[in-house]
Amino acid sequence: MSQIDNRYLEGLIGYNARRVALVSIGRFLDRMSVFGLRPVDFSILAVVHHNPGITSRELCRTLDLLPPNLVGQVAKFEMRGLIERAPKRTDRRAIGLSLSADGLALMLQTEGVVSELEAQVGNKLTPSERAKLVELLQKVYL
Amino acid sequence: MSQIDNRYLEGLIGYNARRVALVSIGRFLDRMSVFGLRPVDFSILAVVHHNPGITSRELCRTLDLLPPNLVGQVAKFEMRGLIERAPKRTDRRAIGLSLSADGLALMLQTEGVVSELEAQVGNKLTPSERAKLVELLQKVYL
DNA sequence: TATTGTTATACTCTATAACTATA
DNA sequence: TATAGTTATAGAGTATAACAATA
Repeated sequence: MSQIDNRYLEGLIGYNARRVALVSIGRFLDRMSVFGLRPVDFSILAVVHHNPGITSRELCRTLDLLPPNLVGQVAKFEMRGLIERAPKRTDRRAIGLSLSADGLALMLQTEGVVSELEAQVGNKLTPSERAKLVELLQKVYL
Repeated sequence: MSQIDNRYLEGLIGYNARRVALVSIGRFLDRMSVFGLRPVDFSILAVVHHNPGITSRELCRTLDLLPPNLVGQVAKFEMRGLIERAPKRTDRRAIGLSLSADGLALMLQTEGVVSELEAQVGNKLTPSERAKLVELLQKVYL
């Protein structure tokens, strides 16, 4: 067994956050591929779920996505019959997004699955440690 | 000002870890571009720095990289005169990697810069909170 | 038979410039 | 002049298959 000294990187917040994100994404991909949802897909649908009528621009600001990269995602969801687009009456440039009945059913199911995944990812932490981890991470970027 | 409800995603470890990683990577790119080092570049050189003679395979296992994706990086570093490759006497398939004098000088300088960056990223945390965050993140993936 | 390093390649993710319609 | 949505495109990151040399 090779014994490599990685203490330098392991002392950095960014390095550790990235490693945790990659572990979490890996498990997500394994478990959620049956639903045809990748992490960013799920994030978008979850925000639409809890904010019906949200615009693409607001979505981009919330999830830190670039507008050009959202266009294809939204088109894909509309083609799959998961979301609906309705022009805003107050601003004719904007289009409100909301879940279709199929989209809502999918999110109610997959949000439950993601909660199970979340418990697995954090299974080496106590409930209070999990809460503390989330709190400290948010302090960094919010 | 748009008020978007993002409480669902903000309760997930993976989501928060990814957001912190992206903030950290963003600051890294701004500050480290003058050195021509991206985050993965820096990770590779840091591990070589602290483990002279390490092989590509060991590097891949340590940083969770795929061997085909490391080949180009190592070639690039060798061309820039930052690392040296020396065939292992004990195993003629393997090649040991180590920093050149220029590579060592660069790492001594940039590891200091990254430490400053680290302090900036964690500037909303107390020292003990910072240590706790790193500890909890490692519990998840180590 | 397994491992190291490698080539070629494909796919996804992310980033930038520029356009249109509307505010 | 600024903003919402869009198109096209380029670059970086990540993935698999397959090969030669060595263990």
